Amino acid sequence: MKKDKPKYRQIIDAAVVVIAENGYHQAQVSKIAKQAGVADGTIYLYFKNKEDILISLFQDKMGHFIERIEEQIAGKERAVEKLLVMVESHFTMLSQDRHLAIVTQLELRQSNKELRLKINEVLKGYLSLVDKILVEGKENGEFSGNLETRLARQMIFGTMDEVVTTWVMNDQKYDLPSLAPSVHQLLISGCKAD
Amino acid sequence: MKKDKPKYRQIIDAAVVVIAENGYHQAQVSKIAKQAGVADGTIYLYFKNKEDILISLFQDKMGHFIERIEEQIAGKERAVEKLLVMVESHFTMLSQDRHLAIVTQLELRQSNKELRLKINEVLKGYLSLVDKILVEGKENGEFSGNLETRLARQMIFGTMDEVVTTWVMNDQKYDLPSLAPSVHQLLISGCKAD
Amino acid sequence: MKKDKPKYRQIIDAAVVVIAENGYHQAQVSKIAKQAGVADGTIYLYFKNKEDILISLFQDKMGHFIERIEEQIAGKERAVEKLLVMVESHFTMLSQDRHLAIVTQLELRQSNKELRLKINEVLKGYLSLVDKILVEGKENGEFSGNLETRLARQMIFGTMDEVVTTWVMNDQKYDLPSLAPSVHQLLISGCKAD
Amino acid sequence: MKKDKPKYRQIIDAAVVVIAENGYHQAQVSKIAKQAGVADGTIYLYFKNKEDILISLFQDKMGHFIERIEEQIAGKERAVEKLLVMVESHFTMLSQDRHLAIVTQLELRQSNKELRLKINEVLKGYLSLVDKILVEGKENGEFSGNLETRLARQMIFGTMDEVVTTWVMNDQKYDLPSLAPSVHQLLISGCKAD
DNA sequence: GATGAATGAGTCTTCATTCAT
DNA sequence: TATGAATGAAGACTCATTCAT
Repeated sequence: MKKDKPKYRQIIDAAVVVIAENGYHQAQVSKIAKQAGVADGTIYLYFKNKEDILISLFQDKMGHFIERIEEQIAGKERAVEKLLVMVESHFTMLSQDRHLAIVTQLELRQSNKELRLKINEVLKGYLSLVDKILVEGKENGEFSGNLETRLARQMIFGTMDEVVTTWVMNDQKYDLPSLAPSVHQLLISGCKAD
Repeated sequence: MKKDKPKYRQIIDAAVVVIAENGYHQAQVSKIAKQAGVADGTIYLYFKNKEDILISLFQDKMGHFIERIEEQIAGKERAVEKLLVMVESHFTMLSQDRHLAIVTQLELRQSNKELRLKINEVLKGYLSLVDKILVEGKENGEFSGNLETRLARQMIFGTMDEVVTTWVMNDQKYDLPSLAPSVHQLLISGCKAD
Repeated sequence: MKKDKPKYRQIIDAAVVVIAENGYHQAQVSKIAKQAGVADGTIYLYFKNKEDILISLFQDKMGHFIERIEEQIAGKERAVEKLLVMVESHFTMLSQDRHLAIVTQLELRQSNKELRLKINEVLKGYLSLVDKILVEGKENGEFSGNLETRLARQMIFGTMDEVVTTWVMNDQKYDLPSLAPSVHQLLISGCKAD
Repeated sequence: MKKDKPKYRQIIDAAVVVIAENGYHQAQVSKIAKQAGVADGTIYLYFKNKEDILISLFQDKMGHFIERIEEQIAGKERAVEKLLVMVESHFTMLSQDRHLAIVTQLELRQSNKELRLKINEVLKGYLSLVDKILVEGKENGEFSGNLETRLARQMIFGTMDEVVTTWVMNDQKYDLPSLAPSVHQLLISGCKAD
């Protein structure tokens, strides 16, 4: 399996650094190769093309991201608590990897429609996690029975995304995780109300 | 004033169509010129360069957008009502101009950081409008006194943006304006609660 | 006759200024029109095309140049004296019109081969003047009978040209006419010797 | 070292041919690449940009030119002899490379001021060589002690340049090297006198 | 005669990808 | 496996000239 070989990860990690430091449009394959310490041609032994690097990067990082959140949530019983843990983890993980935050919030969005559709595929895993929490909350009475899951999920995801993007655009100069409780409060109010 | 000449608008409108139909990266100046019915060189009598077309496009359309929302809001007294009108207008206007929706939600986000910074400048006008409603709502007791304006604004903007983007990505195949009441409900619940 | 109308000269004089101040490749027709105080299209009522402006400029200025030298020479009897007057006039006239000096020594040489051939046509008048002096000098024994007129003329013209060009390239910061006697001395030594 | 690779010379030599045959303004990079038998992009592996090709061309050819003249001169003892060798070599080398003669005498002079300034830098090497011969000649009594080195150098260089340019403009249809003795005679007469 | 808005041809450079070694 | 030299397609912008008014 190619994904287990050390150069595979070397290249992915190099891509995150290069994109974060140079921007999406200045992240040439040759720069990524140099940062990874391999020849340009070597990239193509591990990835089909440049787009494949970016998708793999997103899958890899976001997969890990979701796994971690699922682990954290596992121990909690109530939907409200789970949502808090999710917001906290989301904010904490991104604030701990400044390069990744820049890449996911700003740079990767400059990619073309096709790539963004594939990124959305990856995000679906995250979105179903949110959906699962919402359904659970509705079932056990924490959230309003009338709550429209899809819209609520869009509110939750849209709000977190906007908060993180604003933070990145402000050069990450304030503490993101400490915003989690307030954001959580806003979100569950929306979900609880009729 | 160049902006008042008919060709100025012709070119802007042509740019919206070309970008929506071909995507940001396939929107060559020559295509825009052809769509506008003018020669390539004529573009440069009205715009400094390609980027200037895109910024002008955003300023023009978004300026109009904000003006319309301000007009609609003017007649309302309560913050809650104003928010409803805003969400309704936002959704209605974008669903009435499918090309513009594609351009603002998907294509223009592929622009480089510099252009996006200028786009953000334009958006600040919209964000202050939201802020004004929130402050008003807090003052007259409609919203919780503890509500953090900045976070609430990010929730409102992030939620609307996510809802519209999802709708565009689903090829605008359901009715967007009819989602306004539910979205509004979600948002004000968040704002009302303590 | 177009050449006698005031706008004809206005445009020529404007061209000298614009080329001297902006360089040959930055001397657009629209800039010349603006400097001349006429519309772009008006240029084409007086000149066939841009090249025609430049040729006319050279003919006009250089024609005047040669006429003046011929007048000055007329009063002199000896070839050696005539040569001195020529070098002095040449240097003096160019040092009195700094713009023209820049245009003839530096900028107009950037023109394409075709234009330069036409410029050479104009210069032939000057060269025959030199030839006439040389033949005269040989006939009356001032210069060596073996002197090859063509080469001597190339030495005279090449030397004067190089001296003026060096002066222009050094931003005209020393006094050019005062070099005339030494240059003259060098040239007649070459002509006198066997 | 890039300059030692065969493609570097291939491209330079191709540039000389293309410029000589098509003229400076019709010497597109793609034409040079085709003549060199490489892809357009390959040019940019060896040169920073188009201007860099032209500067390198001049440095390379003129560097070689000066070296050859220095070698030839080395064996001579008297300044007068050295000057003869210089004129002979200058004329001979250019008459042996008709393309190069066209490029240096006509085409490269159409370049913009910036490029010509860099060309002048290269020429300084040649000019100091002339100066060295002149100083030597003055010291050992071959030339007049009053000779102004700068003016004499301008005469020598200006005369040779004018003679060669006239020859090129006349389509190189007479024998240039055979003019060397006469030109040399003219020049040393100027230097010896007074 | 005079205007100036409109035209449209023409070119340097980048960079993802390949393939001989 | 790994290399890296070579490839070649693709697009924004300028400016001399025209022509309807």
